[in-house]
Amino acid sequence: MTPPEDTPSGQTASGPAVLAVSARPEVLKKRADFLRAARARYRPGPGFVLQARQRAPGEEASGIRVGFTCSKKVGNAIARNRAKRRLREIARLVLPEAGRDGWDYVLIGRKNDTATRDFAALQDDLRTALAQIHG
RNA sequence: GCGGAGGGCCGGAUGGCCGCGCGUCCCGCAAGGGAUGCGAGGAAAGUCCGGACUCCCUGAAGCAGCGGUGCCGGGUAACGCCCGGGCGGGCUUUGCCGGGAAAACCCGGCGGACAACCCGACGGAUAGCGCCACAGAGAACAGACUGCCCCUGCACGCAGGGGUGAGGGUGAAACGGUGCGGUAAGAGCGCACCGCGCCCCUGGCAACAGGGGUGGCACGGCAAGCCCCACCGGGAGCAAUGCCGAAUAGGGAUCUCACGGGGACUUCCCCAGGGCCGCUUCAGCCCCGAGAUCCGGGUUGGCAGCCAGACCCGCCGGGCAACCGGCGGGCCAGAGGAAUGGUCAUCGAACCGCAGGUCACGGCCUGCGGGGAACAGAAUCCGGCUUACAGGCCCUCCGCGCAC
RNA sequence: GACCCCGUGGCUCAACUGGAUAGAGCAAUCCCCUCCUAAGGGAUAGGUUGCAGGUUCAAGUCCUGCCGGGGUCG
Repeated sequence: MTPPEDTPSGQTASGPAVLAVSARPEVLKKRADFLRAARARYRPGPGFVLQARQRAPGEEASGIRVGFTCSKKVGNAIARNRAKRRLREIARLVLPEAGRDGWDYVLIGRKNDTATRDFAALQDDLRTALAQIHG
């Protein structure tokens, strides 16, 4: 049923560059990475806030890295988890196609909008926000 | 059927597509890939109790101290939890007295009965200490402001002496309560009922209950004030702790206390002294080392702890019950910047609107449309408690009515 | 996650061993003084003592449960 051209396993290694980009984005875990991203580029959107930076030379050069932040302002643990999961999902769907190699991204949840905004709109938000933050 | 009360269970469903974590199996040298199974809660929450499990402290006994618990019996690994019982209170009903009202009835005091059910930090106030403001004469070995009664005196309304503690007033509380008798006035002064203390008998494992006798009231409240009695408890906590790897070091400086006597071959023994639990006693261990302070080095990371257990389900047996025992079956989250999801479709409870029907007017029934699920997310694990929670289902008990 | 502490007007603090009107300073409002302002003087208002129960005759104080805020530990 799925079109044969985008088989995810990249049968017989059609190109090494494709493999590097389509690999799953690494998750940011260190506090220092979050702080560096916050000091770089910043773009608020209707469902979330996007922060991004291009990694400096000396750090790991290839791969997309992404982190998620939902503070207590978002709500209780249920609301925070739900917001984080939706952010993770749009990152998984959008970043391999629209993200840039060698960049770090941080998605920050909003109080009610992240959990309730239409899912397709949320994906479009990320695409336009990425386009603007790169330029 | 109507009314009242208590308890238990569940707490959105199905499917498609795309994902995440862990286990097992297969393929692969490896990176990785494939298949398959499982994957949040009744509270996962608050962190309020109790344990398991680790590390720390020389052990035991006693004492002291600190903290906790508190009717009795049982359950349990344990508990401040649970079950059963007792007692007290509530709810309900009723008698007497006083007050209000035309009456039904209402309020206050004293007493009796009381189904289910609800509430109770429910040991001790004659072990001791302390406190009880204001008001009031008097607030805890009683005492006497106004009164009441008797006697004496006289300038006839007061003074003095005595009796009394019933009435008034104050207060949260006034040294048994209510009623009758009694008296100069009164009073447990006498009597009945109730309360209280002491003694005896009966029932009960016990808390306690019932009965009889006796006293004539001597015993106010507060222990969620100190305290007494009984019982329990060492301290810290999985960010505990252990291992691996990396790095650094097997440190340095200063100060203090000890290095005693005898035998012997320096190793050993004896004596004395010192040290090790808050104290004492006993035992043990240590004394060519010990202790204190400061400086220097490290704290990114991996693994274990970390999921088979006071576990879950069914049947049988014991017990009023909590619960216990036996047999059979099952495997039921293990993340770690933290997985357990995202999205779509169908169905859908509460609730809202409209129309119709019915009516003892509060509602109920039917149809159509809208609507789209409460509180809430494991973090070492169990047993409880507490708190939050839309709605639904089931069971039990009591009273009344109807039928049999 | 585990453990610990705190909570009184807008702010900073009091209130003894439970005892009756919860007090003081700053800030606020009004008035006086001054040509005006500041300073000074006078007056006024402002409090469910974080919330809810309980013990007691009586609770800011004692006890229990919630709520909110802060801190420590690798």
